[in-house]
Amino acid sequence: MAQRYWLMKCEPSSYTIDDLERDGVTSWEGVRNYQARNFMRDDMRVGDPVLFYASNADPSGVTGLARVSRAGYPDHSAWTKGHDYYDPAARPASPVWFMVDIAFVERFPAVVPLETLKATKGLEAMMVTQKGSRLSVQPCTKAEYDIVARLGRKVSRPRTARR
DNA sequence: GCCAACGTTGGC
DNA sequence: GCCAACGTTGGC
Repeated sequence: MAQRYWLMKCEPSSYTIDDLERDGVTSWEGVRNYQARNFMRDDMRVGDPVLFYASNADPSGVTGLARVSRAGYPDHSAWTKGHDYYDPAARPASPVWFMVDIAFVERFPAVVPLETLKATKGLEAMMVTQKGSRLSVQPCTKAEYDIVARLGRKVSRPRTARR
């Protein structure tokens, strides 16, 4: 299947692009939404590019890039008693919830705020720019991904670096 | 911290 | 299967 592109949300209080840079790879456990689960279980492939989005942040926005490093597999935190993400319906034999691993690719010099995404031509149809969009794992197009990546890399360089 | 939008649960 | 109540998400 052709490579797909994704946006994954996370609150900075639980995980940030800096954490991912430090860790190199992380497992995306704890997603408890069926639509997001289905994307992780069925559609995400190793190598798929990911926009890393910080929600509930100041400002919220895309903080860097990642890549799927392991396709969907059971989220074992769901059947770990006492775990924050425990779900009594989940068993090793019927996992209910799935996760992927993602690997660090790039940390933007500055966050690309949601406000910027909303104001950028070509991103009008992006899920994250829609009002009330709460899906924490969502597909995007290559074109959208490329636009956001370009925005993230476009930083004001020190004047001395110009020539 | 507020609250609108959304998803899920459960009574009927 | 409807829909009110509830819990959660996430921008602001």
